[in-house]
Amino acid sequence: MASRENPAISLRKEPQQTRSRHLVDAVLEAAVRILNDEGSHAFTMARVAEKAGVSVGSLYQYFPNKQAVLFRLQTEEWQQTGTLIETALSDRSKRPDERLRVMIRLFFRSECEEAPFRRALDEALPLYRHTPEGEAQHRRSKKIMTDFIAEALPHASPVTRAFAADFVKTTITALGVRVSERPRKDIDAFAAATAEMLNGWLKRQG
Amino acid sequence: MASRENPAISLRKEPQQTRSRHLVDAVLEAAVRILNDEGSHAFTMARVAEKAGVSVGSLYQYFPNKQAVLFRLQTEEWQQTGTLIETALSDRSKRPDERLRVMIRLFFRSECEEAPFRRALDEALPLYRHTPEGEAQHRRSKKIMTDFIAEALPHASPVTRAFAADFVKTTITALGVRVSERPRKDIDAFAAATAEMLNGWLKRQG
Amino acid sequence: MASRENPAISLRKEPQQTRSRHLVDAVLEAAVRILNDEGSHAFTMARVAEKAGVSVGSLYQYFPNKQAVLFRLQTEEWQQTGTLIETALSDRSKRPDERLRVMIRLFFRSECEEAPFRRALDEALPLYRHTPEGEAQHRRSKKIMTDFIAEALPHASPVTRAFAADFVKTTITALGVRVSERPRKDIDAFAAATAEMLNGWLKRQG
Amino acid sequence: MASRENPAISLRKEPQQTRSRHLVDAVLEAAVRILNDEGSHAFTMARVAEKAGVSVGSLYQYFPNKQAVLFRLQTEEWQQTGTLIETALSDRSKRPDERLRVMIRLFFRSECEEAPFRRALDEALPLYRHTPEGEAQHRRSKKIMTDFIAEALPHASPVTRAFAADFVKTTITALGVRVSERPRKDIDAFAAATAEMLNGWLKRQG
DNA sequence: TATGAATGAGAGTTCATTCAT
DNA sequence: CATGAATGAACTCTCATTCAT
Repeated sequence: MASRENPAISLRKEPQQTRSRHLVDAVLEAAVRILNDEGSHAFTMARVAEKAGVSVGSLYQYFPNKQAVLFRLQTEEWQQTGTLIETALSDRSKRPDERLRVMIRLFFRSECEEAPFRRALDEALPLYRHTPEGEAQHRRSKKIMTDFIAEALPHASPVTRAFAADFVKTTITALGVRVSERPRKDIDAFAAATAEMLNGWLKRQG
Repeated sequence: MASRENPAISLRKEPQQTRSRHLVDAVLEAAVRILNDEGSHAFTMARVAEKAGVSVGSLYQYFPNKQAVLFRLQTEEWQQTGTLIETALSDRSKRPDERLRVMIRLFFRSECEEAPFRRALDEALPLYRHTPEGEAQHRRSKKIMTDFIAEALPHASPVTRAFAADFVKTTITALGVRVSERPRKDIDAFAAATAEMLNGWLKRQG
Repeated sequence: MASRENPAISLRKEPQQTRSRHLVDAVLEAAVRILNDEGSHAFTMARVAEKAGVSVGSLYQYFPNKQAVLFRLQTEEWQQTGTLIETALSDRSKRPDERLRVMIRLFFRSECEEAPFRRALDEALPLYRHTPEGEAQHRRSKKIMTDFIAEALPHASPVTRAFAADFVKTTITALGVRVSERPRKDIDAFAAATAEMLNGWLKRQG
Repeated sequence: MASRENPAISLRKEPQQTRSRHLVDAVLEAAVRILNDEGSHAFTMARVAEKAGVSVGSLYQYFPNKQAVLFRLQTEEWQQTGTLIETALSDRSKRPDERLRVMIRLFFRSECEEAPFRRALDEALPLYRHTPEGEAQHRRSKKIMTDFIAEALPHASPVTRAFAADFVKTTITALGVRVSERPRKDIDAFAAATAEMLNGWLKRQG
């Protein structure tokens, strides 16, 4: 739906046919593998095409430029992570502090898996920060957190809640990136500590 | 002194003479200004040389390659920030929680000033993460934090202390980066919240 | 009929069926519109096919290559202009100088309308200057002019006549191109001046 | 002097040193030879660099882009031709009609020598038609012709003179291009005819 | 030692043309 | 016959690095 508004970054054509979808998938998979295995400096269109087993021309048939490939990777990751967070935080069968704990653990683990290409993605991020898709994702995650805070701090003022939502999200995101660059074994301990720390802080805001 | 172990990144020659030091300073200053004013994509050796008022040849006389310039920038910044943190955290005239509060505020502000070239530096970071200078800096900041935690958590076990030091440092660092990418006006509020959050968490570890 | 001699440029198959003719027409029309509206750099086979509402494959079924499309455009234009000139110059109800005047005015106006794709056509012109169709057109226009000169200079020697025909044609053609690149409002004045100049010169040759 | 106003087309650096001038000369000479011998489609930066015996990088050190090379060629040619015309037309020791005759002969011959790369130059012309250098050249040639017409038509009104200058210049230029694409042997005859034709026309304007 | 001209590998991107479906 | 996805050679331009002067 955004192809009109942002042709410079969205897909060139929607791959509805099977073959096309395979190509796009192959490209994205190749892109991930290159980012993981060879680093962001090896992420060239020629290398992506080669690794995906397609020609450069085909690559450009579906992605208008290099940023678009990274953009697609980012978008897919945003959607996955967004869903993950939403599911964890809106599970009304648990108390808010427990939900936050679960969410943080899942999020940190998810971040770990994406760590290798995080950097490359971040380099390209300024380019699509202000795209419709980027804005949509931003609004979505903001709403999820705002709703959660409303439940966690039912008696707090709107200003307090707004700040808390912002702060909690920022803290989790920031630590997620950091934790993903560390040894895997530390992750769950860090997740637990982060949850404990944030839950403690939240309690004092309430 | 590290030139043997890592000739690819350390200075080609120690500039002991006045002229050489001037040159190195001019280069670093130019590098900072380019990163700040023109962005990392403008950070080319030719541009740095030009802005520093030296020839490309001279640039290469003191920096073996482009990464080395970024490396020097990083190192200098590490030292400044390290000193800042050390000063704030070891001020025995204040209670630990107050020291942490001050240190976080100073650190966040410092991070803000360096935000523009943070990204460029980070891109080059993997290249010198495991250099002697990098390790030295790492040990230094670790010790500062460990000493601080020893004072903040006098009764905790060594394992708890070690984890706390790691966690507190990671949290502050991670949030520092994030905060530096946000509007300036939020900074002190975030610093206060971060300090409050960490102090609360530390209290519960004690 | 020319497909043997110059298979690289003539039509791949004579489109005798209605459908085929429609396709060829659609392609040529699209080509003209692209050249006019988007400029010669937008004249790609993909764009032509798209604008013509046919597939690239179909395009290549009737035109062996890109030059062939331009060739057809040129040919069609030659025929139109040739007819125009012939009609104007062979109108025995008027004196030769009046015929020339009329012909030049019509020709300049016609050139103006084709100005936009003149350049693109000219780029491809060397490729088909020596094709049968090109030669045929050349002979045709030569004959028209020769006949006209025979009437305008009834007492001149064959050599004089031949040179005059060549010179008059060259002058008109050359000025036509130039005039078509100028503001429209100048055209008729230039046409009048050109006619006056050539009629004066012709009179002196007689 | 135009390097500030139009950095996209003028020389990147003024080649004051001997070596640099040699390089620029070698490039321009290579460019001419390619245009002459291999046609405009062979005019690629790589080919130019190769033929000039320099690297692509060096080429781009002196010419910011491909157009700039063509621009330089055009400029040099403009200057030569401009001087030629000026000299011929302002020679007060001859009558105007004789001067025009001489000038046209010289101009046609000169055009012949440049014919091969005329096309390539013309293709790039739109790109620098409105550059300072282009405008300057245009003003210069306009003035030369205006001055000449003032002498040739001393009693004519300013409007008549202005039109005459425009028309004469257009006719000569247009025919020059056309003539340069024809067999060499025709040139002088065409020059004589053109001069005769224009002198006749001018006499009638006076 | 200082200079900056020269290098050239390599990047992103386009587009005429083919051919499996 | 029609399609349009796939191809890949070719193009312009950049920039880290070297080396003759």
